[in-house]
Amino acid sequence: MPRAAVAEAFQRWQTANPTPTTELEYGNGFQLLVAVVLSAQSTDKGVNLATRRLFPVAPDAAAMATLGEAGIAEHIKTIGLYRNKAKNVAMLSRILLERHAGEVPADRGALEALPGVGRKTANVVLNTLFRQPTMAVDTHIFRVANRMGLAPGKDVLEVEKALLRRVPKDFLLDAHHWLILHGRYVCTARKPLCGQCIVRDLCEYRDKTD
DNA sequence: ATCCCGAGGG
DNA sequence: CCCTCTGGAT
Repeated sequence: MPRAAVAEAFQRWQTANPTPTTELEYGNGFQLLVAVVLSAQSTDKGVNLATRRLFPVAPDAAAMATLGEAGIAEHIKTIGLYRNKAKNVAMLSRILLERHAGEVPADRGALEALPGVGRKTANVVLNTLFRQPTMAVDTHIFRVANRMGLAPGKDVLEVEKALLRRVPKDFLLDAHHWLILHGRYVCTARKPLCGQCIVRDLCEYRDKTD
């Protein structure tokens, strides 16, 4: 896809949705971090159902550490991978208390040192919470970037670099959320809704059927 | 490369 | 039934 088409696509997404953000529900930075950790291979909708039970009981790192792995697991059993996630959230809460006064660090290295936090989760937290121009490449963005020809790559790190290279600076801060929402509601995995896509004429895929 | 792992959609 | 969902650790 030509550079001008990339810019045009983001221009349209911005016009349609000037201030995009996450659909995860959270009341503070700690809750956003936990919600993103829980969102691995799960829908935001499902995560929100679980955190509506979990966060009233454990709104911060101290309360979460006190609740502990077993208590956390009880509240999030409806999400996939819940045993690993309960273990990670319990440990991560303890580490935040010990090393960061219970606060979420605005630092990639410190974030990725937390259990259950890899490059993608760190990128989401840095962007959503601290407004840094990172590009977290998840299943949606990997698919959209490759399918449209927006920023092709064989793995998520390649797509991340390609996006950082190709997305105009003015759109970089919000690009992550536009791409997520586009992938979730329009450029879906199974049957993309090309009929209601506002960037269809710029897309290398259009309504092919794979 | 494999495991983790529930809910919703087709 | 199979596929997908804002992945990470081993």
